[in-house]
Amino acid sequence: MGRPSRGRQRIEIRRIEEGGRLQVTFSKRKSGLQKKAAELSLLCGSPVAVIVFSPGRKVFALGSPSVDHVLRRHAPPIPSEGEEDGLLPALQDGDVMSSSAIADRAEVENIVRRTEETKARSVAEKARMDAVGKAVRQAAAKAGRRFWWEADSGVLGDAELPGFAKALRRLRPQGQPAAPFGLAVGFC
Amino acid sequence: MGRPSRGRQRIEIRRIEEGGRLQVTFSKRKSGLQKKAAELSLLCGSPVAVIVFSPGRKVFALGSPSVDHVLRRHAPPIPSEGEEDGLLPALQDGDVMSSSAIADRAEVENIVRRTEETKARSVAEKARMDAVGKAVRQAAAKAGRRFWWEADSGVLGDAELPGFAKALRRLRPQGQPAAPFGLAVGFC
DNA sequence: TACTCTATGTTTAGTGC
DNA sequence: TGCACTAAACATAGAGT
Repeated sequence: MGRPSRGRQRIEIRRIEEGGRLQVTFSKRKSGLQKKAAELSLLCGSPVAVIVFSPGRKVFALGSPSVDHVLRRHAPPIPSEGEEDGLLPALQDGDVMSSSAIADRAEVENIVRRTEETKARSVAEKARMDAVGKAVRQAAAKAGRRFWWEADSGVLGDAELPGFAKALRRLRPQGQPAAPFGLAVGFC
Repeated sequence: MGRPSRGRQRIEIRRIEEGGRLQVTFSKRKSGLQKKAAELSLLCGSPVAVIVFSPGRKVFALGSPSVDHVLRRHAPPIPSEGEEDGLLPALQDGDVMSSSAIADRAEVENIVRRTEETKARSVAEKARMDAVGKAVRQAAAKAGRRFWWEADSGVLGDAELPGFAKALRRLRPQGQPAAPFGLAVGFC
């Protein structure tokens, strides 16, 4: 018998075809990505938002509230929801995209500052959760529930689903298996 | 003379105060985060979007066009989309994050206990999630359907496309089609 | 602000439960 | 999907350019 494990193997960064391996890899790396994002946010006080769609059609997102606040303030209305389609010029090759979406610097700084203040108020809260890790996960699991920020949409019910998640669900062709759209929201 | 380097040192995951170190760390970790996101997307074919605000007030965002595609192509018009700003409770203490830090037993149990309490915040958090989703759509919208390095150079200038570009180039064996990422926004 | 160079801390591929 | 385990791949703190 060989060693108990060959250890980590090098893999090429390209689409994984094997369903099983894909799922496992996604799961692991999603966690890793979220952890990295969380660390960056905490270390640098940087608002961060990450959204990932899993192969299983779930939506995972994590981010600071300030991200949506800031972007919401500085990005134009979403022209993709139908009524305002005209506002989004169908970019052709060669077109230069407008950066008007981004407001002037003063406005941005204003918002960012406000964000910092808000964050400051939650230092205690953050510290509390900061020490969390696998240990907590296990404990929580043992307690029979997931973290609040990982609540599944299926559990919460449609009424509590964020709009875009509901939209996603709606758009799913009726024939599709009822793979429940999950939702995970977390961290600063 | 000691060794040429002490090698990587362990650091606590908490706000870095020293400006210099903060900047360097942000830069390094942002690159790392982007690389991870790119890898995840490529490996699993998962639409991914990441938005980060640097200490220097810049906004860095990257994402797969699929986010845009999925949300825009499949999501039917979302009725209330865009006007529920005022309805979103300004959660300030929901600012929570997790990390892999090791928690001491007492801390863990405390957290688990509080899971019950925080669960109630799910709804509000989901709302926030919605905002984030919107943010991403907006960001994606700006990216349009082009690959960022094609689309943004005119807006951002080459100087803005360093880390991620290189990361992607490294990831992509020559000959492969452009990586499916579609957004890089920066300003200031 | 970015890049280089270690030495070392961290992540994760492969596998099984 | 999640957790556990091992060993090797990978990311990065610190310091200098």
